[in-house]
Amino acid sequence: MLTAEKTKTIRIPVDAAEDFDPVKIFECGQCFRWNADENGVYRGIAGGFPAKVYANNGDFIIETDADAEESFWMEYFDFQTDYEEARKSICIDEYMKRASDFGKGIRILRQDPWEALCSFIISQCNNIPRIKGIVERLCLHFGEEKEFDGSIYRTFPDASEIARLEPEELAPLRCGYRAPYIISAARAVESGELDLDELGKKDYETALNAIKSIRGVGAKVANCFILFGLHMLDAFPIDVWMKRALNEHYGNDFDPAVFGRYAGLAQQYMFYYARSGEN
DNA sequence: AAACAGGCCTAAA
DNA sequence: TTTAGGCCTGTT
Repeated sequence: MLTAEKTKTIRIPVDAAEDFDPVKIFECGQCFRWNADENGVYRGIAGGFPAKVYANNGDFIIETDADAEESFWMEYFDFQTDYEEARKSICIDEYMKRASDFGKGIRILRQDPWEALCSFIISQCNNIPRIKGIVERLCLHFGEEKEFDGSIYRTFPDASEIARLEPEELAPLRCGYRAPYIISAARAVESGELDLDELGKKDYETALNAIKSIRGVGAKVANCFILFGLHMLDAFPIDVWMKRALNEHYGNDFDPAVFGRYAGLAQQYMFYYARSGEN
């Protein structure tokens, strides 16, 4: 098997990537398909391209399928955004300085909109290990096989694939009452009733209202979709962890607008910080 | 054993 | 407009 001929290597020099920490990026709760092995090498798949991500002599290496353009991965890891500037803009107080210092290295991935929508529908009232399990079973049953580096990866199934199914056919996922939500979202996308790429070009309010029309998508899931799937960095999902943190530090009358256009990033730092138990 | 987990929906005030 | 209870499944 000539796997060597089918891979491409992208090097991210550490000095050009101060705000790039794979551990934080993949473990901060924004994505569900990257997993580290015992050596700290992350394996995952995005946009249908399998990849390995790991540190190497201070730099970072993205080893990926030969068909993947370097520009795809640069976009996926959001190298257009200046995270140093973004961090400065959200440090409105000592608490946010601590949180963003602790989370430095997080980047908001440019995930596929459908994958993000579907994943965060699954996330409701679930913990991360279970979310990951359900997503992996979804890909195992309905995704497409890709071979890379001597092992099989599976793509996240298209909405068109899921739209064909009945809720009972998702039984092997063991996702419970979320099954009909997944199907109805897939059908809305497949029918064209919901054009996720178009939504990304609209303003936040429009996107919010459109996505909340899907059964099973409330305020929290909608904001996760807008932040992680549409990459609108001002979207501010509030879950139970965020509720606690906000209450503790900003009281009841909190408005995410105080963080400006990078509010969503502020949210991610706060979330990551709160969950770490460091504060 | 019963409660709870990275919500949402519906019914009812 | 806010609140309570139910919902699949899994873990503590």
